[in-house]
Amino acid sequence: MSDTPSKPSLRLSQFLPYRLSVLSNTVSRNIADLYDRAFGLSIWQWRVMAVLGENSGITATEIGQVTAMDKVAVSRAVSGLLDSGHIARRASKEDARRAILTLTAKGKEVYDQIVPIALAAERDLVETLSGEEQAQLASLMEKLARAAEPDRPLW
Amino acid sequence: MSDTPSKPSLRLSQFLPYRLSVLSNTVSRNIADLYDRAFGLSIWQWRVMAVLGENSGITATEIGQVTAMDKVAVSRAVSGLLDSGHIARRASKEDARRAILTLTAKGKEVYDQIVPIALAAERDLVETLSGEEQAQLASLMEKLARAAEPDRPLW
DNA sequence: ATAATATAGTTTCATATGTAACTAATTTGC
DNA sequence: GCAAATTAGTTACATATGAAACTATATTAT
Repeated sequence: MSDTPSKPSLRLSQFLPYRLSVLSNTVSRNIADLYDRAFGLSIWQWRVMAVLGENSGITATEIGQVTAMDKVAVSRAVSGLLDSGHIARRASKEDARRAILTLTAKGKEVYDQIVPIALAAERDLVETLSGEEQAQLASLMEKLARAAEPDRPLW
Repeated sequence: MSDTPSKPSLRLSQFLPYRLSVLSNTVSRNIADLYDRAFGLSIWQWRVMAVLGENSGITATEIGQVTAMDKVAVSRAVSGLLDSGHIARRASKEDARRAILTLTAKGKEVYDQIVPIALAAERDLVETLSGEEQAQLASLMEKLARAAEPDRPLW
């Protein structure tokens, strides 16, 4: 008698896209809670501030490119941060469509406070990994990111 | 003169929670598109079907535990799948609060068609990794998941 | 036996998010 | 130099999501 061709089977709990999604949602929820409780910031608002902290005086569009946020998400985050006084906006002299964004003094202060918190949260996450494992992780994620989005910009 | 104590710095693009989130969203969006275009299923509906395909005759609460979905999300996915005829529901004899869920013939058919598609999508994602790298990835994600949610059930 | 509590699942409501339409400014093609 | 096409950013609308309230059943304690 012939072999039954074994049907390809799917074990959800071992399915990479599923595991990635559950892991990422858990991590994001933890971190979002942290930012929200301590400073009333959404994760999107924090990302905008993080980019401005690294690289002040850029535009909403540039922030979108760096953070992989779409322009509506950036616009909303920016609007909230303007209201709360964490960032300031002025029109570009060369191109009146563009708005140059910068952290305010208050924004810088908050930024300086959050950075160590964010880094500590990351450390909590990876501290059980050896240095070699951490390097592997970074490399594997880079490869996956490239496979998932072939025309992704390198960083 | 004394050294300036180097301020801990954050490079968003190297920040693990951020990278995880962007990667996971990209992968999920790709896959959700796949399910939606081919079968009109949301990712949540597909997860419910995937669990029922592995383990038929369980309840909504059990599905929630297995899939890390909250009960509202399960309820909504179930409701859509009942409407579309992919699953069936009957009350439990022992406990009338519980509803036993199963794939219908139509649901089984769709399940059998999606499984290879899902596995192919996963293969596309990991095919650039060596077997050893794939094993490392699984192990690293398991460790991260445990760090992110210490009381997580083992699988 | 019955009142209080807990559980399964649904519905409601408030908020978040994505897509598309829109406004204003700039650049391009002729 | 000006109409057509692009680009930056916002607004509007439709849908998705999460928290809390709710309904119905089951369990526990007295």
